[in-house]
Amino acid sequence: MSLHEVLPIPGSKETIVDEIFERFLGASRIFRNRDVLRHDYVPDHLPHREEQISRLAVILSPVLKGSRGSNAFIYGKTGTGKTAVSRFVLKKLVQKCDEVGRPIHACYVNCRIAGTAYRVLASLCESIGVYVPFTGLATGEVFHRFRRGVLASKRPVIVVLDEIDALVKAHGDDVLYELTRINEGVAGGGVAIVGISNDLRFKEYLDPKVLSSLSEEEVVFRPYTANELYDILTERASAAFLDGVVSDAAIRLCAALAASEHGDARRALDLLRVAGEIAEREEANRVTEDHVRRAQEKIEYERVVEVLKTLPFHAKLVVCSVYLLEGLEKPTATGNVYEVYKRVCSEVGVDPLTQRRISGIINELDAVGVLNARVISMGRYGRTKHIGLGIPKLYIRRVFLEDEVLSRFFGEEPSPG
DNA sequence: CTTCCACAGGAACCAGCGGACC
DNA sequence: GGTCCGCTGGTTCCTGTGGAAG
Repeated sequence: MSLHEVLPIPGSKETIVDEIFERFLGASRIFRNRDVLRHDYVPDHLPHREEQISRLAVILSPVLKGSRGSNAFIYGKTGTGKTAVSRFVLKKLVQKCDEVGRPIHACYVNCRIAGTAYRVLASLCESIGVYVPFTGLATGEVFHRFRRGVLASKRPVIVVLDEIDALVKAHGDDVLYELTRINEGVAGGGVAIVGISNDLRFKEYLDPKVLSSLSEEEVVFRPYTANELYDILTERASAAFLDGVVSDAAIRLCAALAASEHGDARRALDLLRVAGEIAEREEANRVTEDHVRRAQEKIEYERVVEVLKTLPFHAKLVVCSVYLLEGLEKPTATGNVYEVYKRVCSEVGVDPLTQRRISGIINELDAVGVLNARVISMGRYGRTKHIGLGIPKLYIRRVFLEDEVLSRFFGEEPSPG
């Protein structure tokens, strides 16, 4: 079957599509290389992180002589350069080790993306060249294979566990405990663990035994200041954009906006990239402060839409319930939300979940920022949560109006305010 | 000071699923 | 083909609790 049979495109539309593709393929008036602004890009120079880079390098350098590096713990909020610095040091270390003829295994795993202990271990196995099926085995068996692989390879192994707090909060610290014990009875080589956490209070979740062996060394990443962000952005912008395209004021604004959100470099880079994309789409010649402001709105809106759309069905019903309750100006306690939720369920013809589950869903929605939930005590009148929407009502309306089942709850205009 | 509400949130468990192993 | 595994997304049962009212 030819492409035309699948996609019969009328003449006029075809030329429009062609134009879009041509424009896409043609030389950009804005970007030189937009990949430089993606957050998985690891630049050759990381401004204002020299101290952390050398700390981490010192900690891991014993592997150059074939012995085990220290375990380390890296703390810092999102977008403070933890991941970039670790990957940077890891990359350099692997290069150096190859150079001196003492190859190592370096494994970088993002625990939040991996999701479960099993998948973290599976990707560790993969990075030392041990095959494991993606499901079906006992976790203990996967661990066993990893251990055997480490012992057999005789190379030192460096394991970087990014967003380690996500793993521990969801599945406990068993995996970490097992990993720290892998070195027992191993002469030379062995496993060095670098844990990266966004959560500064993460330690509280750990068993003291794990904690003491894991935090042999600690590196703390302070948030970037607006000026530091400015330096970072300027450096990246010169590689990402064509000369003279981005105004200094636009970069300053990106830095300032991101700095007001705990100095998040990732956020700053996103702002700059999206601002550039907006400018490009409008065929503007320069990226201005106005583009940056609109980029901020766009990023926020898209984040919300993405989260709302991918919510499980009952979580959507809960969001609807809170939305409806806010319209009634009733106190949004868990009990009230549950009452409304049950009515919403009968309206759409599904069985409601238990209140216990809804309580859990409310917490999950709080964690992703769709709702704000705060435990309060009303004394004699019990202990409950105050629940509010964490995102603008307009956004919710817009997204759910497109939903076949839920649109019925968003028929009329919401009351102003 | 005691009582007591309206939940919070932990623990144990279950069903259904896709999949590995022998 | 039977038995094991982990994950997801639930349920049931339970104990814990901040602070206004009495």
